[in-house]
Amino acid sequence: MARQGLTRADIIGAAIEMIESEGLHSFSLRELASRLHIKAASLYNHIKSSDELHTEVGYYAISELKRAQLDAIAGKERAEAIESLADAYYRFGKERPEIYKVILSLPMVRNDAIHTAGFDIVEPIMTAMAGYHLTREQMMHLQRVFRSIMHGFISQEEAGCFRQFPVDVGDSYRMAVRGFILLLENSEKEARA
Amino acid sequence: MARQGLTRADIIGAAIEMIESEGLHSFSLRELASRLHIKAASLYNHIKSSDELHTEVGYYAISELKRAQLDAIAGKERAEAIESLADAYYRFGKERPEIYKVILSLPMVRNDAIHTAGFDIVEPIMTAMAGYHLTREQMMHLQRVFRSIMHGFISQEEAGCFRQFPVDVGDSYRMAVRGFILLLENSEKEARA
DNA sequence: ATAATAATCTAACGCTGTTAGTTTAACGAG
DNA sequence: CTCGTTAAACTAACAGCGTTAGATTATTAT
Repeated sequence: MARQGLTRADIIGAAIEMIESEGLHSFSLRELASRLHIKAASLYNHIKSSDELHTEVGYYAISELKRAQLDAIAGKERAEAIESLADAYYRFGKERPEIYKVILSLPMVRNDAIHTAGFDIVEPIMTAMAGYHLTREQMMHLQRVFRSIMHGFISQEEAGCFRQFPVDVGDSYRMAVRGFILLLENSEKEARA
Repeated sequence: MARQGLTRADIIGAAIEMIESEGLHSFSLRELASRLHIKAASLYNHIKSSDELHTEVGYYAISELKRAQLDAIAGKERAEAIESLADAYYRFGKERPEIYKVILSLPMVRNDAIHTAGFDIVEPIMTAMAGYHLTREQMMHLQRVFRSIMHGFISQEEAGCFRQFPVDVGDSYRMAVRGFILLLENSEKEARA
């Protein structure tokens, strides 16, 4: 009936758009289908399940985050690189909260391809730390610390957990980044010893 | 029919038990009702909605976390207090992941009482930092940084985001806490200046 | 003993993801 | 230019979800 020849890419694209504008929580296959002027069951000609679509949106989200991070650290070193990387991460989380949530909800879905895509997030961090004289092992730990700080900050701010005190959230954020840089410098001293 | 006179507390207690053993994601009112040998509709004599029950479980979770934190810092000061507090937080997140998730999913539900309960989480952190010579404003920021690190670390480990490298997660955790203590010491110097 | 309260029930609504089976439009081959 | 294949779309249905309205019934208070 008035066949429009939708492709898998069309559907993933529409899902991304819909999640970004209406929110991840209110996303549903039926609503997606309705926007494409299709019945929900017809989606199954292009995707295997809701989970698979979710994963596909996740790939997109991770690639977007990686691109923003690589742009941020281009031509920068040490503290400047770290600050710029953190800012890019922070801005991504704040400006595209629904897409960011997709990344977070991703690893729940056990999937090796996702696991591999995780390296896309790690790589820019390792590059940004390259200017510090650290052992490979230190970098693996510090990469985790960086991600913890960034993710913890973004998700708690988004959840409204930072409204308890009247002090500026931006100031808190800069203090958190300063803490990580202090740790980097301190680790560098230890590596030299 | 064989009325058993269930109370609101019975239902909240059963929900906690069920979430803790079966997981938050697979929790449903119908399954809860079934375990209480009741029909789902009957739950509405004791609770107003699924959200309200969820909030009630959240109160329990926050009070449990607060208790663990206060126990942890009793009679301790400065770095020792912070490390002990962090350990308690970390252990809570690892040992009771489903209950911990309830706390995280809580602020989404706009509720002033929850907002107030949030202070229960902040208070032990402020107490633990009391031994450092910091301004009140510094403490408000640092409290946010602490929560970011802890929450970020716990939720990423739980989500499986830390499996990318073969280095010990416990070592990464200790490095993260060390970073926070470095920041505390550094902030103390600034406050004196 | 009677009246009020509240715990429980049944039945239903609209929402969700998903499957099976059917129609039909488009495309490629003879 | 028709015929056969492919696949995009359909309808109908199922089981699950939270939730509501209204009837029933056991306990409690008077």
